[in-house]
Amino acid sequence: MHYTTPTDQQAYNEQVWHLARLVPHGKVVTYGQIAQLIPLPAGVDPDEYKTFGARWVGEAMAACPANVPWQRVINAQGKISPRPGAQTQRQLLEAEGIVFVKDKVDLKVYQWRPGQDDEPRQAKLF
DNA sequence: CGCTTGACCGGAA
DNA sequence: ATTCCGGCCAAGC
Repeated sequence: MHYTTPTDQQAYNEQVWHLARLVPHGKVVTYGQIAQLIPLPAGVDPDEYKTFGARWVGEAMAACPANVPWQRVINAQGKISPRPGAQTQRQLLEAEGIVFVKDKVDLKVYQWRPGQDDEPRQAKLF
């Protein structure tokens, strides 16, 4: 709802949540990665999307429905974005076997790569 | 009516 | 490694 927003925020959020649901247990994705996986929304300037896409994803996650593994979405530094509830998020991830070192995870090990680590081979993301 | 504040990110200091 | 800052909008005080 803040900063610049997608033309059709509802549709955009749906895509964010859809992708989040594809992330396997024990893996994580970054806000920027999700933004990158979503096709450039119509009418949005590519540069603007590149700059603000990740924040749009953050906004979508703030309004995330219950059936989404929201804990698997973290920031580009491999850390959990600070906010009330961050502790819970960390516990959920550790329960999935993810190890934190200095409050961050090793993205080279835990970052999800579409079509590579996910169980059912996803031919298409959408 | 101003001023603050966001589930972000990459580059600069 | 850490902290700061620009990018730039709108709801809530």
